[in-house]
Amino acid sequence: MRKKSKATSIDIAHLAGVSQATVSRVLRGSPLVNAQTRERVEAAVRELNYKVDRHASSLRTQRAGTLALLLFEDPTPDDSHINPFFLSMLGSITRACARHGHDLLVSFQQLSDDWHADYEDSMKADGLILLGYGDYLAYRGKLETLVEQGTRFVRWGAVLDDQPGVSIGCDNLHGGRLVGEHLAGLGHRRIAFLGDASSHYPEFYDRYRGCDAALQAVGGGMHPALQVDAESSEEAGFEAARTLLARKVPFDAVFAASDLIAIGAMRALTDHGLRVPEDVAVAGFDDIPMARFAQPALTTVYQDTTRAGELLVESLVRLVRGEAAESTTLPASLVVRKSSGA
Amino acid sequence: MRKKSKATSIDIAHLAGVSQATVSRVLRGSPLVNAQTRERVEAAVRELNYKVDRHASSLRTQRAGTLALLLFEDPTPDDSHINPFFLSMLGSITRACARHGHDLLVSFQQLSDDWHADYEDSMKADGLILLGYGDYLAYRGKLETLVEQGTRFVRWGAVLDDQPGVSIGCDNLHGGRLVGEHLAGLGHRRIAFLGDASSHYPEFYDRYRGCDAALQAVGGGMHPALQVDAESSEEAGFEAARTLLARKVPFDAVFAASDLIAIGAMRALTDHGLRVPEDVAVAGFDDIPMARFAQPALTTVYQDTTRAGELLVESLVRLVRGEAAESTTLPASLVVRKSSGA
DNA sequence: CTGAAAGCGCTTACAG
DNA sequence: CTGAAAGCGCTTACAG
Repeated sequence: MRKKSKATSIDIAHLAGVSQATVSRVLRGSPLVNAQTRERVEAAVRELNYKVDRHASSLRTQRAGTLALLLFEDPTPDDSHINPFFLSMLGSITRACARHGHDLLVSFQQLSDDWHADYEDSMKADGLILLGYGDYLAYRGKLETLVEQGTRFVRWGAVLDDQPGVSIGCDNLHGGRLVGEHLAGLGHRRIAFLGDASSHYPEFYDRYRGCDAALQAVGGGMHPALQVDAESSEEAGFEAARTLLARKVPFDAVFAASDLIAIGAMRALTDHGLRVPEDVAVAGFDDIPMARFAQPALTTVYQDTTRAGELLVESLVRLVRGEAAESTTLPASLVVRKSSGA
Repeated sequence: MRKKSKATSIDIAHLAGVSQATVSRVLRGSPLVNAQTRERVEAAVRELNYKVDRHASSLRTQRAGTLALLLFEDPTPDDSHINPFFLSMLGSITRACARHGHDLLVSFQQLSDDWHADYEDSMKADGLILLGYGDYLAYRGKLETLVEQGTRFVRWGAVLDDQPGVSIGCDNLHGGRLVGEHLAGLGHRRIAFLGDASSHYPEFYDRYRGCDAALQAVGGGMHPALQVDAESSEEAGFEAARTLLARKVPFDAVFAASDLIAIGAMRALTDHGLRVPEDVAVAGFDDIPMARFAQPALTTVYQDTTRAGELLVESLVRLVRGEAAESTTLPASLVVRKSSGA
């Protein structure tokens, strides 16, 4: 099927009996145009179902009207499984983009990819939204390159003092503290932590330190023998819990750095004959949709993804306009469910 | 921060000592270029970190190199909740696009929106991928408009005989039959169906009819008094199950048209004092990630989203190139878990 | 194999 | 308030 060739602004000009320049003025909303002229042009636009050609417009204005969302994961996960937390971020970012009148390009990247290059340099997007956990130290250098090149970007992640660029993140320290206080309040003192707890993973590390602070307040603290590294996946959580059990160091609660880790860990604990929460209390982080349906329902920390998406887009749009934008930390709140035994 | 102006093909031409046309030839992979010339140009490209301007290129070639994914939902759901099944489709479509060298624009639309207009007409995308359930009869007209206008599109959904355009869908009839056979094999004869069962929702209707066929094979059939409409959401499933219970018509199993409906329904059944699967067997459809974690784990039908995404993209790319593409039905397979009591 | 030139469809300073 | 014209950065037929 051959489609009939699209109408151009010249066709509209002919039909409305004005110059092509005037058509363009009307479509750009210029205030210079006479009201009656405007109406004639608008009628012609409707009649021919005309739409401004995006490429011609962008080539001329040097604005793409598009933002790119780069979701990176490292190492490569199973093809179909994206962290559900990021999927809900994706949802809110998509909606926020629509509200701000921008289109959204979505791409999955490996942390190892040359992702700074493609989108802005080829003018496909006016700015980049970076989403994904990974070794922070490994990609900090990339962020610096982006800043050097003048690329406009915002990222979801920990807000650190010497951060290159703009970050929007959750108050992981406070979130961790809420979990620590909650578990400590239930009498737990030996809290295991499943997830990396180093400056390579600042989000997880803050959650760890927040929990530690809560325990210190009651005369305790986190115990290194009760910490096991894990990336954010169910499999990693399952393995981490098994590693923990194999150490035979007693613990009465598990704080998983993410819900996915928590869900995997609960499976390992149950397999091992432990009851949650009777024998071990468990808490996660993120409040992904699955958390409510976990068995038992998972106590976790909620992050406002709708607000986060809105802030990411808003900040990026501001940067694109040449305005300043600041890193922001969003509040975290505790969601108590059965897994912690409260 | 002001970024230094981007290199253009003219800068590369100067640096490599060739004409701008030759630079373009090299970047388009033209076979006409001398090997040494090619190398000099490529060196210059690397040195200046040059990227072809997408808008200039697309304006000239009339090709966007971009596909648009329109995810529509009707009526408007809660801001953050997209059907997890579509999210996993989104994941596989994104990866498939990358494999095919296309960018992907993502947008959420209301079924009522004028979604056919925007993307292709403004040249933002070469073709459309349509994803979403909704009243089929209500948007069939839109599909016809798309065909008339020569818009290239593929959609995820039931493959019907007189379908406008290309569809990729799951074998819902067979999927429903698998569920019916499974439940019938467990001795159930009074199977309630939660979800619309009319030509407005062909996917759901096929699942219903497949189940009916399985029951007919053992001398039974679906009972209209045991069917309750529900859109695909947990809330709708909860309400539908309550409506069903209120009818006081006996049933021994529930086949929910989607996992989300099944999860909501199980909550209503449990609230009502019924045990799943001891008192009522439950099965869903989709095998969303949550299904494994539902309480009890949900028996359901798996659809291969990775393959579906690949096929959608592949078919659309074919249409964009002016080649033919055919509608395809993908196999469905039963995933037995605890909720059916097998 | 390479270069000069036209043109894709807009936007916007310039002139009136 | 409106029009004529230049130019955004490419691609590709045409000529050599």
